[in-house]
Amino acid sequence: MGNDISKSERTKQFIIEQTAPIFNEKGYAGTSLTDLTNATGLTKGSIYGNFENKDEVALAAFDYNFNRVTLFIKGKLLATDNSIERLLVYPNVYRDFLKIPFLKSGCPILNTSTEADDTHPKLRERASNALAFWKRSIENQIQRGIQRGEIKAETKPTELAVILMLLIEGAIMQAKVTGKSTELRIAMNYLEKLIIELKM
Amino acid sequence: MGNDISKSERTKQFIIEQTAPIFNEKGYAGTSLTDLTNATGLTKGSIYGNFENKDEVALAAFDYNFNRVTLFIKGKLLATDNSIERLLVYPNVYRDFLKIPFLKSGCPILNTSTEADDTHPKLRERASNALAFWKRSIENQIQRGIQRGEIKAETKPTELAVILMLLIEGAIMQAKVTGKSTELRIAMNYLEKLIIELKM
DNA sequence: AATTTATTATACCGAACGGTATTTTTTTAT
DNA sequence: ATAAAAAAATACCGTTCGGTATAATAAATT
Repeated sequence: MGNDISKSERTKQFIIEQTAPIFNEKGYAGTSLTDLTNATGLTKGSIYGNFENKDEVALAAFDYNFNRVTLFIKGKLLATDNSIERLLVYPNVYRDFLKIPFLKSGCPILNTSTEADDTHPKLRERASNALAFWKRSIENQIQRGIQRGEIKAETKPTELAVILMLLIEGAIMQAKVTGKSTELRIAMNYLEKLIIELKM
Repeated sequence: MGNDISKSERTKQFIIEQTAPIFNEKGYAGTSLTDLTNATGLTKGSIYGNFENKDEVALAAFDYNFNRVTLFIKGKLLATDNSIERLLVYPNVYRDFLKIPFLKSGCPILNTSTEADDTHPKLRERASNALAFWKRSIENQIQRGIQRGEIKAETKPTELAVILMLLIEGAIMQAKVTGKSTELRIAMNYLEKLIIELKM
């Protein structure tokens, strides 16, 4: 067959897609190889023919999960046409995160962070890098907004980026564990207010 | 021996004290019975003589961990003499949470929430209740502050309580996973500013 | 179409898992 | 001091864990 992409690459991708949600839901320690074989319909032999060990599957799954959120946000960002609107994408998206299929089981960064911080250095670093990437991206958005004269010049990009991220992560945590979205709504309303006040 | 408290009660307490930090660090799924026997120096038989199963130890450990944080905060709160100072206890305590021994491995509510939300109903509920308890406690503090004329009357107790909690939880998560306290400092400075602005 | 190569399934490994019946030891009460 | 009761240690249960040779199958190359 004239397929540019090899069979193994395809199954590798298939394994990642099928198992990524499970890792996000059950965590690294909570996900077993049996979970992986059940989710894929493949056998252990097949999985270990494509990945060196459980670690590698987990790392690939994290990358996949994070990338998925990133792409989703990026799509929403492209549909805006000024800096304030762009920042408002965050509260707007996360206000309804429970309704977004791949976010139902929570933010991959948050889930991975709290599990891996003391136990799994490699996963810990992925989560840490993901946070740094997200932060830099928001800082850049704000800086561009200031340059374009859409955001008040005295705004501190780093401070705002940090507050925005922490509010979102904290709110997701709380919404997931309580099963109620009261706090999530309060937090996203507050964040919205905060962003609108940045307008020149 | 004229000990009012039975032997079993003492060992039960001993088991909880010795294993609670491990559950907080490694999580429920990540903590094995061998971890428990190593930490206590006791055997499985002894542990199962005092607890029905691993679940019960984990639940008791969570209660212990949460209670410890609560008592610590309560101590700090009693050393203040007005509502603003009392609220400032939170940013002041959590600014240096990495230096507080039993908080080094993170906030028990946060750790338990993210692990248990999709996997362990009983633990999930404990974490959920702990959050509700904390929130109500802060709301009450603010309400009392308003009544005493120390806090602006237009302050919304629930909103502020939620924002305060989310900022703290988010900041702990980030500090733990990155190993740096930059974001923690930014968040606690912001929270401090927020609280001081409540002053009449 | 035949042969080489890559991929998947089978069957199994030792170790660790949570949990328990039974024996031994230690407390407690008499 | 002794007997009864309680607690802890021992030795073991079946199951699941992550991981791996090896055999079977499917895919790609000639």
